[in-house]
Amino acid sequence: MSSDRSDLLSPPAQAQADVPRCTPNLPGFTCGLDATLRVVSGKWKPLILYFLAQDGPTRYGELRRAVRDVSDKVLIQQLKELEADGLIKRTDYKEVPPRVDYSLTPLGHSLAQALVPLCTWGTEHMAEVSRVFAERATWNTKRQ
Amino acid sequence: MSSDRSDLLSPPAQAQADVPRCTPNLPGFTCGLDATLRVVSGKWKPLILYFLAQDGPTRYGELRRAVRDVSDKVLIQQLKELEADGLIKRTDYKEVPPRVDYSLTPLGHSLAQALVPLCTWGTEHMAEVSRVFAERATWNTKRQ
DNA sequence: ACAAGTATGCACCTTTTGGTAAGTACCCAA
DNA sequence: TTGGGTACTTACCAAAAGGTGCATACTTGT
Repeated sequence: MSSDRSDLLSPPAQAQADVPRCTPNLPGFTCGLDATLRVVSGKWKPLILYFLAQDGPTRYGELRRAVRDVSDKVLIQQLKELEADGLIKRTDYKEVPPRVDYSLTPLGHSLAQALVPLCTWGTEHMAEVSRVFAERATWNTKRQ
Repeated sequence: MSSDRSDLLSPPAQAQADVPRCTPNLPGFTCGLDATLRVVSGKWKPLILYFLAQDGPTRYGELRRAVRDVSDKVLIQQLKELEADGLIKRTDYKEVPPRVDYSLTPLGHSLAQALVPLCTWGTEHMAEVSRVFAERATWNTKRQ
């Protein structure tokens, strides 16, 4: 009597080998992707990292204007977290109208590199994404 | 005089050319990265996409157990959004103990590919990330 | 003298997000 | 008959995240 349940568990399920396995290594993270997400989640963090990677050291005000729609409070907050996580470096020039700039650390730079494909994906599929969001919007206004 | 303020605006600032410019194309998105983020933000979405890319079509319950710590409500919710955004496909087998599975669409698959570097980054730098988080934790408990 | 720009800090509030616990309808195994 | 598994749904709540507006202290431009 078939106590063999191998047919109920996922059958070999020819995995698409085009994506490498992401296995857990350290306690506290389910996998590498999880670890990354802990560090980049924050509405503006990826944008900040990417901007710094493109433009090099940037003053606070310039960053503020580049990352559109962010508020001071949140921008500062995310910059502090990125700094605490070792991804960016804050340089205070101790000048008298304050002057500060932010730049990527090597770690931050490597992360920004990893963001490149996401950026590319978004650029390539922006039309699709845009369409879907438009539909959702009309939907919501109709139901509201 | 000197109404020329080109020295006050960011000077050529030799950009690190190792990261491609991410320029806005469509209204509503500041850039490609922004577009991507709209679609993958959600605590578990990248994990779901990556899991499906690794393991192929997966039943709800299996996914639930794979994405550790997610609640039913949120998992379902994120699956619905991913489906609405055209990244995954839900298949209902209409069987009587319900049977449903989720798989990536081509679009979802391409996005999962773009997540690979993030996953790799996390795996490679997990030690650093872990350290930083541990420090933050002791900090918080001390101050609490 | 006054407004504007510099990089923040803080109090307060709203929105968004996520979690808990219960329920559903049906089946199978003990 | 009880308990567990399937794939959800719903109502309610807590926490996290983000936004607004005001304040600072000093300078430069008008």
